[in-house]
Amino acid sequence: MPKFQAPRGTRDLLPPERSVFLRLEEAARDLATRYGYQPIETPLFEQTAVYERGVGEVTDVVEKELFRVQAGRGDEERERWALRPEPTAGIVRAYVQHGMRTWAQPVKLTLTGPMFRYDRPQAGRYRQFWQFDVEVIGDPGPAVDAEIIELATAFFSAVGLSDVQVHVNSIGDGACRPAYIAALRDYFRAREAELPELERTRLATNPLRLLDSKDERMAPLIASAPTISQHLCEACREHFEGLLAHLEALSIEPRLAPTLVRGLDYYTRTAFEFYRPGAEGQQQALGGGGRYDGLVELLGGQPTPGIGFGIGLDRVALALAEQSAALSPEHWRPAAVVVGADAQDTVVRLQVATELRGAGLACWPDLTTRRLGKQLEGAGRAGAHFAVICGDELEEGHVQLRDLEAGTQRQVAVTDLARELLRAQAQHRHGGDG
RNA sequence: GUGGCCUUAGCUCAACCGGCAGAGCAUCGGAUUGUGGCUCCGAAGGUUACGGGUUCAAGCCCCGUAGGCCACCCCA
Repeated sequence: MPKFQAPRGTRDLLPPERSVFLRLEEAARDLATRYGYQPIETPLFEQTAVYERGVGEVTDVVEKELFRVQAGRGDEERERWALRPEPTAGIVRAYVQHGMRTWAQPVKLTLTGPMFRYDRPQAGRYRQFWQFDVEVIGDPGPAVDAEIIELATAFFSAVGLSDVQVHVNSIGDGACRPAYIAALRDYFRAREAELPELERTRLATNPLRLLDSKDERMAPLIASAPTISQHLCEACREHFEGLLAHLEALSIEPRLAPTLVRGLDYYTRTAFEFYRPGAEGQQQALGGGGRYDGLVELLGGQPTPGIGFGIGLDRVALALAEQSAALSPEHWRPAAVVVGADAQDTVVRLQVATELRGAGLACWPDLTTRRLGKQLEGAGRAGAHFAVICGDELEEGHVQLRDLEAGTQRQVAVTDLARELLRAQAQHRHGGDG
């Protein structure tokens, strides 16, 4: 075992896997741009209070998973920060700080980057993980709720996960949720004797969580528990029906999930999560999001509605690997590798390769001083289409152009080399793509 | 934060009852001093995760720590 390892719950993204991530990020950027979302980046850490206030002080994310950092010279200067456990609170903080309410509304933003939670690591669960995030601030919906869900499904199919299903629910708002929670509490209190120990303590702290329980003994109790849909106020009910109508118009068939609740306090009304059929465990959500109509105000802004989602790129990559890589990372292949007959003469190789790159070609020189056979072996292994062999004929202005795939070779004037390679590259593309 | 299983070369794994730490793949070199893929030969690669204990002797037994996986919890 090496002396130093990546910290617990983190990992290195090595070349093949890193390119999968880059392609996911590229797909995310393309989609978000086409849908009219502007890229934003916020600091990787915020004042702890931003999360305590925004995410909620009694949520697990803040209570036990916050990655706290402290820095500063003296005790007085020392500040309390936390690495971002999710992107929304920071983005909303930026919205308020920079007066984005004076921008054209709604403000549509996207961010892709690492998030941090100090949780016990497990497969698909890391202390540093990547999210593709999208937020719309200033539109009360419900049409935009449907649009954003459609955007997420478009992302999943764009990267090769065609069977992802969205689970939706409405969790009400300040007008109706309190009454529902009270009804739920009453229901479970009346059956407290039947509750497992853990669930009994939950009943006191957060009754909504009982609906999430995977304890088998809870299943029948949950099945006959009052549902939020029966308790939605008129405004929330209309909003939810509006969402469903818009989804139907987009041919998206959501799975209604009356027990879906979210772990962060800021959510109101629309809540949704994405799963693949057969992988619907709690730790297997590919993404999730919802509406947060009270958050901007909580963070010191004017009352402003908002909605967004986050997609876990680590889990998407995992899912892709499981279905044997629709996104198998295409290796970067050079058009040519420049090799030399004189093992010691790295000067000409570097010169020739630099000229070819100047002409726009993807190529590199073999700069080792190993013999020609080894250099060619390396070129072949790198997947190069051609090897440019620099030898004695260079004195007459020629090199050998070897087609590594065909095993053929011919002499070419150095002055024609770039043109020849570019033409071959273009032909190869057309032939290869068909 | 709680519990279970696990950790030997870069990777996948051997090593009898406690008795010289090994193989395949990968890497590098040679056969081939100007021609890749195949083949053959060779080299390098280890504080057996780390620290302690028991023993004549520990990869193996005991204790602790770190890390991994799984379940709980929770989210992405």
